[in-house]
Amino acid sequence: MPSEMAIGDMLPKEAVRDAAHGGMGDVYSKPGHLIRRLQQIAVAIFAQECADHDITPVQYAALVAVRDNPGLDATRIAALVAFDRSTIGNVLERLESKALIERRANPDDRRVKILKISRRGARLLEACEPAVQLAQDRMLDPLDAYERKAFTTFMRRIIAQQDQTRQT
Amino acid sequence: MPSEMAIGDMLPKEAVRDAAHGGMGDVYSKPGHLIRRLQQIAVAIFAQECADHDITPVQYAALVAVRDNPGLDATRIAALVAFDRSTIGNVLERLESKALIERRANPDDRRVKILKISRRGARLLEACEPAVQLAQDRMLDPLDAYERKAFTTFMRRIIAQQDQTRQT
DNA sequence: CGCTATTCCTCCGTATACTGTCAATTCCCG
DNA sequence: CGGGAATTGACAGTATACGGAGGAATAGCG
Repeated sequence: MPSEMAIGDMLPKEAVRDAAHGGMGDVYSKPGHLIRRLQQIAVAIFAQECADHDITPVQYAALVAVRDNPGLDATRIAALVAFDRSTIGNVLERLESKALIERRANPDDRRVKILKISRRGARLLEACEPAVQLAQDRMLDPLDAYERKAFTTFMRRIIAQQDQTRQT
Repeated sequence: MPSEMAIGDMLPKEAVRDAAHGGMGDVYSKPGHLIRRLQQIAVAIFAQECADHDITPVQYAALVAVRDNPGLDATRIAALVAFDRSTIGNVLERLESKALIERRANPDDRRVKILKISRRGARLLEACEPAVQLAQDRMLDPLDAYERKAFTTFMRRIIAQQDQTRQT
């Protein structure tokens, strides 16, 4: 298999790892690195589980947000799922091109484009629900129930503080 | 301030959040979402702290790896910091264009390009070391010492399992 | 009512990230 | 030694990310 090679297929820890750097200033142990790896793993697991549905984690989150809050505009959907305003545009465009959502101009405020999930989008969400749940479970699989709870709490706390700090 | 607006500046939790969806299937509580937020926060904090040094988290990690393992090629550096082989190329290109590393052909194996940090690169790493450390600390700031340890352990365990699973 | 501030979307530029592909090489086994 | 397998770096294509600029439109205040 000369092509399908992912990150970990090339000696993730072997020899070289502990060849240099003397212990402390270890980049590979720093939170930043660990968090990046975590995100990498989360995306990979999601992609695996949802391979049949042709949807990404980001698209899934946006689609759910649109479904659960029909009539909102792009900026507010972005805020809900914590996307950048620049990013949400492309995401919604892809969702629209796959006919999963509909974008209509708002007659009352012509700056705004109202968002609504399509029947196709709703069906897709229902269809991939089990896969998504499985993916979420797999991400925290190495942790037991108690640890999962703690881990989630920690993440939430970090996020809450950040949201708060950034408040105007 | 019409431009400098980040994600959280637009009602991260207000009104709309709890408008719909009845509690359980909450996308915003799923590990995948929390992990993505975490990564987002980690990158933002790193960028803030290292703003003066014009370097990204990824570039920093790659640069440290090159410094600590001189003479390695791109593929092996990628493995060390868990980058994709496709990604590492661009990262190294940027580092080289900033004169932080040097890339030379290997006479013994003409497929390979040997990597070495430049004096400028080494200086930069030393210069931004405090900022990087501060950034790492800030990421886990909302957790106390015990929680930080637990959190890190959890992340490590998830990553270890993934590395193991993916093993050939 | 008019003018300024704000809001919303879009586009550009840059940086990650991963899949798949390809050419040049080198390796290795028969 | 010869040829298929494997490796390396590069590139194309797609998707996320984020800052910043800009135009269209609305809101709000005097």
